[in-house]
Amino acid sequence: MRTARSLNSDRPVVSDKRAAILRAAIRVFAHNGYFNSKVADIASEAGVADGTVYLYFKSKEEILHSIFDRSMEEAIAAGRKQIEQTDDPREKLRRIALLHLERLGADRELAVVFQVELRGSTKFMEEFSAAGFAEYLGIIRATIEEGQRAGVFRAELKAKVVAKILFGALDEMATNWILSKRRYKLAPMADQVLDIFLNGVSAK
Amino acid sequence: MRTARSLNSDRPVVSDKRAAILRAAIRVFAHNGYFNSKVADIASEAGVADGTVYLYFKSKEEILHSIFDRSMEEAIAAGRKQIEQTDDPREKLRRIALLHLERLGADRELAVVFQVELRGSTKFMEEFSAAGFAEYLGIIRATIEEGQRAGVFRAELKAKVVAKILFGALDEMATNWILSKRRYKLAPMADQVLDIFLNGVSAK
DNA sequence: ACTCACTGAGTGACGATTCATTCAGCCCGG
DNA sequence: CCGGGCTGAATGAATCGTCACTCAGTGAGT
Repeated sequence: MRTARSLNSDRPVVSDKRAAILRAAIRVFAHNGYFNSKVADIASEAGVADGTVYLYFKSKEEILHSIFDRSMEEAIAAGRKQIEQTDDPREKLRRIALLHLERLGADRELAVVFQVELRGSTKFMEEFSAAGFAEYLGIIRATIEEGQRAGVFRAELKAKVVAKILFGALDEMATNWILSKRRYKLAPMADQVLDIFLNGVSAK
Repeated sequence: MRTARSLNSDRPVVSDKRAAILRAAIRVFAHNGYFNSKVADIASEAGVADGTVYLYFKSKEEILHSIFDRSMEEAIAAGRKQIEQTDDPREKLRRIALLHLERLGADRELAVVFQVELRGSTKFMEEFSAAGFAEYLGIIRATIEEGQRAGVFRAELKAKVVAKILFGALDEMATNWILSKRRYKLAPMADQVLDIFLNGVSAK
């Protein structure tokens, strides 16, 4: 039972176990739901003892937080990068939407945690939404305002509402995809959503 | 402590307590989240003893089910009625959207349970979505297909996707409204959503 | 006296968290 | 090289609080 790192003296693999516990938690939460998941299940899925979980996380709740924080951070960073690639607001939105669905579509278990488990409590929703979600929505909103200033999008629309509509539509695609028995690709839905959305908000 | 019905001999008020328990549960679930709510809290909020809850409901879970079933049933019935009032597909969608947000906007606590608590577990989502949600989505979808046949909506769009977009947009309006600190009217958002949506899907 | 709706203290289970103990690797004196 | 003491990561059995649910009563109405 060596932890697979001894050849390489330095890099004590600070988060070998930590990462394993997070992955295990995503899997367990996705299958049983946060409240029905036992810490013992996570530990056994990660191949560690119950107590070990507490060497890396203060509590079960902190595990959920960590999953959210890390993923949201990555998603936002990736989103911002995409946005810098182009100046066309329509293209920016297209890339955001595609990225949004690609990321969720690439990891079904993580997607379940995001779409379902993270919504399961007002408390979580408030804490989380304050942080990450708001920022994400803000990015979309800013892009829309940019488009309005450029005359590409109808100026009389409220950017915040428009942003929520796009987000809501994408979110619903993701949630439906998770709950669906049928297996299809999620990312391609982005184009269908964008088609209608851009048609609805474009000027002229 | 008379239960406020004695003048009126018949109508033994079969569900005087039952209704009280349901209302109390909605309030308690909305404030603490389903999993953090104690049956004892619901009982005390309803002004009955713990045991009384079990005279009306088999389990805590059944209470949540009842809330969903009853509300969804009412919503679907109201929706169908609205749809019969007119033949214009656009107008039908407008009425559905308005009704959707009006209902949620009229009872914040119920809205919290619907938008947040009911989503909090894959298990619930699957059970519930199978039943009510799917039917609701189906109504929207059928209306869209009707509009496509009538040449009002772009025929090349997939009705199911279009329905999800509309539902997702409305759903996001509701969720945002719940989480928002600011107090505004929810129902009027329906028009803004419909404006963009219809613009995006209309033929020509 | 007899129902029967209602009561609420008690019970059993469960599961998050703790902590005494183990043990693998490492360092150092010999 | 060797032995033994040290460290701290890892373990998992035990603890301890928390409810969902039960059931022996209680008492109002008839």
